[in-house]
Amino acid sequence: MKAYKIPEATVIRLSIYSRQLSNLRKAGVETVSSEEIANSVGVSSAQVRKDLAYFGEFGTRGVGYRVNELLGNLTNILGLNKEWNLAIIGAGKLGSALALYEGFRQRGFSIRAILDVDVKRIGIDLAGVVVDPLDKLEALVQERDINIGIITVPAAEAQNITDRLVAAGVGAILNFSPQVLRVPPDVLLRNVDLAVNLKVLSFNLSHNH
Amino acid sequence: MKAYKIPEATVIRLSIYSRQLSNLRKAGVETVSSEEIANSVGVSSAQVRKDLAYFGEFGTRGVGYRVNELLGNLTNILGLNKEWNLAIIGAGKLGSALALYEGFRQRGFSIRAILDVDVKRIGIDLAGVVVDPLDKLEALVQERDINIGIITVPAAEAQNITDRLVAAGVGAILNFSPQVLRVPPDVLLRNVDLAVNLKVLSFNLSHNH
DNA sequence: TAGAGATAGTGATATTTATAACAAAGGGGG
DNA sequence: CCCCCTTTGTTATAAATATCACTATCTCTA
Repeated sequence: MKAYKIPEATVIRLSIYSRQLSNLRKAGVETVSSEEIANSVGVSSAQVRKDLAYFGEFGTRGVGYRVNELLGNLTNILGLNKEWNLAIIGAGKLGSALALYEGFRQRGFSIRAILDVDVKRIGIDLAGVVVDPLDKLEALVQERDINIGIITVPAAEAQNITDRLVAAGVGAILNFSPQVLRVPPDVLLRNVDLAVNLKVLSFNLSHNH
Repeated sequence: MKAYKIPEATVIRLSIYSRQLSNLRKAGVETVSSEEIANSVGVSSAQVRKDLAYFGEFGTRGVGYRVNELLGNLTNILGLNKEWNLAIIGAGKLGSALALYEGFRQRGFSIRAILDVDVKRIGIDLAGVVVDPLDKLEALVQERDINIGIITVPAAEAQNITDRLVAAGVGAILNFSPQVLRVPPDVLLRNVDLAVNLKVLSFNLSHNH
């Protein structure tokens, strides 16, 4: 089922196109050109067409793309037709913020479990999900069919939690801790290092200004 | 002061090297090879040397790099020797989480202002910074010499806030809203779309598994 | 002090990714 | 029903980025 080799940059852009198309649909727009999509996200129209071309032909020459249809195709391509079950490990400030973030639910991501070691946090209700003790990690991953683990624990614990998530069978991990994590090759990993983003801005402010 | 053209991927990796070196220094390690750095962050040693080579020669052949010295150089390269003043716009869950995030302060990023429209949030103290009303944005940017604005407001307001930040004189914006923002060419912009990260995982889970 | 072993720095090469340009094809008007 | 206009899909080209292989040079030991 491997779709040859798709550049990661392409996948990221497809995600953004899908977000924009979703907005266009809400606005009642029926047809859109690659040029218009391109302008709305700040890339070239050739880039848009090239990205789509990896997966097939979705438009009509001389006309453009039907918003609804293209959005449907992108939804399938991105795997957003399925429902993904998430567990958040770490119910601190960041974990709680993510648990309450609307943007996840809206796009088929269902937060099914939130875990923490701190007894003061266990039992708290976050958008309908009750914080469970960390001990129950393995049991909950299995019971609630968790596909993706989100790590928002301190760096020192991140690898240990990762190992437990992997052993329990999650297929992917989204890591918010500032820690390089090791996972087996069949487990997907993405890192969101909040400080790295600021460092990159710092670099560019220092050099281009 | 432009340092020719440095790939963004290089800058991101340098940020990560600096984090690892910081850990090594804490652990009392004095010398490290490109191979060891590479292994610890999951890239090739040639990549590490190439990234550093953009900026000069920092090592000793046959020996490696002195941890403390290389970290100092990376700190300068990344502009982390200066203190950057941040303003967070939007004191909701995400904004609050970022305001309380230790990782920023530790690396020379100083949160100097937090703003919100919601009267219920104004006056709250977040790690020593009191939430101010949004009206005061322009005044605070100037008074507190804000360099970087962090946007954690709903998508619908994000462009408006951006325009105000730019007009008030910030040099860079870190955008957490799921909204493509327009900025003048001399203002730096980085986007952190939390949902996009999950979408990329969704894509890869769907296609490579 | 010479030689062995290790590791940085670098130029050449390969690969990946983006850009540009154009041919193919659909729709609407006359 | 045909031709013109538009916009896609695609091929060719260019640019950016990463990998590889090699040379230079340092330290340590005998």
